[in-house]
Amino acid sequence: MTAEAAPTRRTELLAIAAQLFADKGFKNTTVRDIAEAAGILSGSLYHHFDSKESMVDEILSTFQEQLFASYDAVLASDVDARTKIEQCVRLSFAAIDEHPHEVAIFQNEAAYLLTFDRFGYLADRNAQSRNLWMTLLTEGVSSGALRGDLDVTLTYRFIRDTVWVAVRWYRPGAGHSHEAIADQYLTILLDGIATTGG
Amino acid sequence: MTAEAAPTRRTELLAIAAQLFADKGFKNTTVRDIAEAAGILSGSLYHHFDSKESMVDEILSTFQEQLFASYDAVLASDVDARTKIEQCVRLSFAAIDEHPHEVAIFQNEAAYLLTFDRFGYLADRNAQSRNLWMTLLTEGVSSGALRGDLDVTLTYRFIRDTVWVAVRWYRPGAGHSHEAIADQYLTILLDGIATTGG
DNA sequence: GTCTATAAACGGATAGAC
DNA sequence: GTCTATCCGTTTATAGAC
Repeated sequence: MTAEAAPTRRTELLAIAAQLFADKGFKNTTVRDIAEAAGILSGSLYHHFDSKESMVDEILSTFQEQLFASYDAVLASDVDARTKIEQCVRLSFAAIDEHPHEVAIFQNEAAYLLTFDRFGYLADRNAQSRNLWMTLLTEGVSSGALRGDLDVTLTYRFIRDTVWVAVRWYRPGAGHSHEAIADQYLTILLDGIATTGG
Repeated sequence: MTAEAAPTRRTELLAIAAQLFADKGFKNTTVRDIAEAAGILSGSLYHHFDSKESMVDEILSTFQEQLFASYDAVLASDVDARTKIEQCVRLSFAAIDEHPHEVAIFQNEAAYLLTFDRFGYLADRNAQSRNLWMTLLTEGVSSGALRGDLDVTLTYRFIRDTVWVAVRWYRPGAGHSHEAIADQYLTILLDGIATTGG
């Protein structure tokens, strides 16, 4: 019904490339693979894109823009730190559900892509994400919602890793919903797996 | 003092390759990269190894053999499930400390390598690891050490992912020791990050 | 927007000299 | 154990026809 109802050829090709990059890796995917999956020849791809690199660039930058816009919305809302933490975790699992290929590419290829100047913005996004979580966790400790003896930096890494690494096994539509998985993860993260009575 | 005091050329070359595979990825590392880092030419590598594939094969299979031997020792010991879980977590962080390159290669390349027949043993090791954790977690729930409402499968993935993904940021000798990190992770995993009083 | 044809570079691997 | 020299398949990318 909106402008997205008719995806452009460019968008279609990017979706095809994203799936291949996610499944086989950026370096393991050839432009011929992408072209074949799209039903055209490799030379034709260059009518749409400068290079294979610019394809993954557009995939990642578009996704990151959307993702961080939704984080910003949570940050700007008027709820306490613990609620914001919960919302950011749920939002991340929703992103894995909606954009599994983009998340996988970022998880698997960011370290390699960062060695190129043009992907410097990925480092900026990492810093932005770090700031977000460190702020929320520090607030949570100050307000007494989180334990005072937490190592905030380590906890940040713990949350970041556990959330995003789920893209390795989560498959939309199979098993638990992303909401159910977020519930379970939040329960473990906030309350632990041990019985309190010992 | 033992046989390991004088590393063979073969072992040296594997260590150099492991670092490159871990840092840049298997596919992104050329045999010329490995040779250059070793101070020789690429052709000379083939005096020691059949192929680039057989290099990563030897790196991974050697490491996995050691790792699973130490898991077996924990399993065979006469302590309760919770203690075994703690020991397996500590043991894993120790492995990251001692063999960061090998762990990184397994984490980053296993999915790709598994598409080749010769790396089928990696799937066997994955199954072995899964069995180990599922057994310990089920025992923990039965004995009342772990919460009865746990989703054991999800908890297994949660533990596996959080432990091994640390290889992405942990650097031996910098910041916390691997023992300190294991302590923190176990505290979060077992007791959560929230204050119990609310 | 796609195809044909091909350039140009890269990368794994080999044979034989030293 | 390493080097020289090189083969050959693969891959990214380009130019111009349709």
